[in-house]
Amino acid sequence: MSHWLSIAVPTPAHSGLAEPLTYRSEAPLPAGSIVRVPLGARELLGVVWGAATPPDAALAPQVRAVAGSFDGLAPLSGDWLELIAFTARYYQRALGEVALAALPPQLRTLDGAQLARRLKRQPPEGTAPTVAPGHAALSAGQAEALARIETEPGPFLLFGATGSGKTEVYMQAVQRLLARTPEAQALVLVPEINLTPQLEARFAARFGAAACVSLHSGLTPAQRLAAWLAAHSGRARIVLGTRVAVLASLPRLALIVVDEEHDPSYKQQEGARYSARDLGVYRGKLLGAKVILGSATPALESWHASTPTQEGGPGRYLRLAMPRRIGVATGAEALAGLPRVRRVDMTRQPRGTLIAPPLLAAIEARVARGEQALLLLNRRGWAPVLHCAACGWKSECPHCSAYRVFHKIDRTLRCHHCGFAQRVPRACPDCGNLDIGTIGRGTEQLEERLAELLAGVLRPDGAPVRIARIDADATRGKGQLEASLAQVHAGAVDVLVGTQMIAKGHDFRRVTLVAAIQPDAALFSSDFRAAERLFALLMQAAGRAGRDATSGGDSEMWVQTQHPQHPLYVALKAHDYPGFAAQQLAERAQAGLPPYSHLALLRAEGRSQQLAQDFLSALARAAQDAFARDPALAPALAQVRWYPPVPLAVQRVAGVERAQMLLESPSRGALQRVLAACQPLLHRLRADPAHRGLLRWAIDVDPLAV
DNA sequence: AGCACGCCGACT
DNA sequence: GTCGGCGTGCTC
Repeated sequence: MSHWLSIAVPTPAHSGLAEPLTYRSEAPLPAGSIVRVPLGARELLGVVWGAATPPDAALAPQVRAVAGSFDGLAPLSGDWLELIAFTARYYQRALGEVALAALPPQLRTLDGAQLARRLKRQPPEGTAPTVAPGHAALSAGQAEALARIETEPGPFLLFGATGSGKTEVYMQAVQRLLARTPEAQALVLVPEINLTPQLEARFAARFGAAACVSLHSGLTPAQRLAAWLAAHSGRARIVLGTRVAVLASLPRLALIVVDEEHDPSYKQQEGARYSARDLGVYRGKLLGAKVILGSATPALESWHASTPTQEGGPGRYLRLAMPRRIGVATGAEALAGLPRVRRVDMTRQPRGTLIAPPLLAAIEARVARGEQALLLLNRRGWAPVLHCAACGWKSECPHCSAYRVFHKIDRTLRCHHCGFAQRVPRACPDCGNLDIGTIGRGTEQLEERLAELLAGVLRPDGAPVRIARIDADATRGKGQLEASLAQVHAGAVDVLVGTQMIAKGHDFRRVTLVAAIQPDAALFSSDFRAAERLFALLMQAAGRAGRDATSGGDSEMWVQTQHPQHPLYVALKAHDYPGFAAQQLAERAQAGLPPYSHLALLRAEGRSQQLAQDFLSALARAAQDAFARDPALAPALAQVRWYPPVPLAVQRVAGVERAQMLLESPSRGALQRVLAACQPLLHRLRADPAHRGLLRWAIDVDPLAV
């Protein structure tokens, strides 16, 4: 007898097939089974969502049979299916797309027999996690935080400065969980792949390597499959991973930790644009699992959600403030042991100064004492623009509305948006003028200039100063980042120049000076989150300085700025996140921005800017027409504000024009209803010949930038 | 998104 | 006369 099954398959985003499809199966496969199904000329992986109603006469001839199933693989749990369904619904993507994105890619390439072999290779169940004895005693703040995590439901916002020992709190929370429920699982999310090895080492040392797995996109396909299977079988008790791991199958999940919860990399920026932090919170609620969000500079959303209400009740999150181990919570002493923040007023320096003399002198002094300095400049390459003084030519990218960056190392002009690269011209391509020059500076130039400026400076061992650069260009090759970091740790490097990638997570014990060379751009950015990001970056960078207790006392964070009195820098100097957050939240409230409103972006890409904008305008009109007359939608529509379509900041990339339209609402639910109702309109409009030339559209719910 | 089918230019 | 360019249309 045939069974009708409703199966989620990765149907394309623009096909209009967002719901599970109906298939026939001889075997009664339970919901959550992973199967192989035909779709058109292809065979794809799918997930059984449940029994389907028998197909009607119109559909019946189309229904095909399931091509195969993975016996030996336990079905995915109902909780997992619900998490995936929520993710697809909330982020406006096809169910199958989200489901398949959460499964290890290698599963797609295996047949039943191959998988059976992999499963046999897995170590047997029953390796109970061990706990290594003799770890450090807890500070009062840590003990208090852990006690509240034990007794209160959460979710928790663990607000702890660098050095307050957040990681130890995570580990002991896991430890207490496993002591209570040995078969339970904990998920620990970190923002970046390169942060997983050091964390995994700490967890493995405490709980045994057999109990821990890492899950992220840096693994080989085989490793990723093995890690996923370990999580899915329940054998892995502690899963450390990047944002994809939030969707992993974890049948006995009881604790979710999101470390550095403010980090923008938790938001996926393509495909299903989900926030792993927000899904972590949702998943915790769904399962009744504890959720701990940790940060020294929480996202303003999280800070706001953890602010006690006016009536004195707790917020949605319970805030657990954890002061630093050393030092006192009040007055000048609170700053003891924190790096001193020094603002250099660049308006008092000659125009074009790259490194102000007092900062240079400070770097020299540190190097001479055998200490290390970290210089941050958020721009790759030698100079962001090449320019002809005679005719005004600039190094525009022919395919993008952006300048190509001058890379001196390989003498190329390179577009950072589409990758288009050419040799640097000797003369101006427009007028032939030989006198072409650069505008602005990047890390390559900083590295080179620094070498000139520090020439003659010696280390305590008499050797000349050594400078290294870490950015996306210098770490392109596999293992290059690790190699460079190892050099810094070994003390082979005195001054490290780099983009923000060096500010995240890495513990450089001998770094006692951190400097932001040119951070001002974010103060006046049109991106409403730019200031928040800059503050977090600088606080994090400051945390890089002086983690070593012996030198912590006199470590420094330098900021070169044209606006030394800007409130952001004033708050930074006082290491005052709450003050900064209060001021930013006041601005957000005034402007009606998150967390005081909810946003979604409708993006369109087309052959021309006009076409992309027309498509969005047509959608807005169609929505007003259709929803206003629909009694089920009219109330939601009334709560959503539609902004006109505008070009993206970089409006053309690789020859494609991009436009977006912002939707804003005080009600998340109203916004959700309107977005869901837009889906059929989007499909209909796209099919309309008037919009021929529209390449694709996408919805970004809770976008990072607008 | 793939992968088909389908209708026009340069090759064994 | 075919091989193949990518326009457009469909996938339970």
